[in-house]
Amino acid sequence: MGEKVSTLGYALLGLLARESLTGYELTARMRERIGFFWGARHSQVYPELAKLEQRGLAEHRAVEQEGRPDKKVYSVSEAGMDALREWAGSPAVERPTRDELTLKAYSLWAAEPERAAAMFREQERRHRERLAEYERIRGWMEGEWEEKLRDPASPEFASYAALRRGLGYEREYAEWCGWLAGSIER
Amino acid sequence: MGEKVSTLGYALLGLLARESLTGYELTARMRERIGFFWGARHSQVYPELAKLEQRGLAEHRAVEQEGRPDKKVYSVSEAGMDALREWAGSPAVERPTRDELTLKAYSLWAAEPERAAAMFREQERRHRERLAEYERIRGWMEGEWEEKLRDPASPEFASYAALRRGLGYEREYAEWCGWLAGSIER
DNA sequence: GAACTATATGTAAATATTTACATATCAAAT
DNA sequence: ATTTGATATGTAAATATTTACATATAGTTC
Repeated sequence: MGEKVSTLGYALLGLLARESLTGYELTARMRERIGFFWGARHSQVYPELAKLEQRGLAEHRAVEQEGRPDKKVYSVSEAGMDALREWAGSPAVERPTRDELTLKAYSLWAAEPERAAAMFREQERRHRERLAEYERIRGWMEGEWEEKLRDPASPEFASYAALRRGLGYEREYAEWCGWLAGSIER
Repeated sequence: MGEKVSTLGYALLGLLARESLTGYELTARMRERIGFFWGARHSQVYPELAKLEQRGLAEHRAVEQEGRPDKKVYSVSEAGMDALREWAGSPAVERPTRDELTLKAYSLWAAEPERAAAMFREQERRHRERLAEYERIRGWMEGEWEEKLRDPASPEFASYAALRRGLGYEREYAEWCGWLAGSIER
């Protein structure tokens, strides 16, 4: 019972605190909503949901469906909300950032320049693509949620805050890729 | 034999390709040199070195010491250099970025505002601290390596490129923390 | 008609990572 | 004198994560 909840557990609670979802939907939402700063496959989500329920932090009700498999809709319990509140306000454990591309950059001198340049250009393209998508979402949020974004205690502001992190991250990443590719090409 | 080398394996090869090191030193170098984009404990490093050696990508020679335990100095083999070269030039596998702090931001609305603001201020301080350290190293590199940095095929340029990524990452992260803390405090 | 995609939930096996256990010496600080 | 930190190398156990296996229905595309 005293077992610690994993970060993935809090990620799921955070999504469930906004809307009740099935494991299948959670897997998709995770990719869509918090994909750039957390991710998990369904094979990790289902067991984690079972654990949360065992600890009384989440609960589910079975929903029968026709033409489709039956589903289990999960929601956060009061104890789950308390745990989320506590976790959200306590300092984050420092874990090493793992970024394979920067690791490749560190061994750039060993690689063929043409291939390396092409690789960083391709990565730049991907990050600019995501950046553009995030900018689009930002525009939508700032228009649609104008009022709500003034309240830092609203879920909408929290979504906006997370998006701004993604925005800055992708912008910086794309610029670095571009600078590096350019340096190799020259 | 055909077993795939892990990303950690390439991280170690990348460090060993620059200088021969013991497992102990590798663990420390990883923290010092590539700490912001990869990390591992010694308990992961020693078995990984054994694997690299088994596959013929690295080799070691035993060095006897007085007053201190004997050590094993590892270096990259020719096959290891080939593997590193190939890996460094091939596209990085997309893995989800995992960032617990941004995850907390997404559930900010559930937390106590005062605690949350303090937490993000503290994180801002940490990132600014690292940023200052990286700026210091940048200054040193640009002074000391002026010539070498003009050659993108030099190990020095690769180190500089990785550092610039850390610089941008920390700057962006600190700014975001500051913006968020400010928004909550207001 | 067959392949593919979406919905829906699981388990099994393999890898990767962290935390804890284990041992040994020397130097420096308290 | 004793504790702490640095050097040095490992193993064991617990967690976390990815990849593969497993099943079932309906609609869409080729």
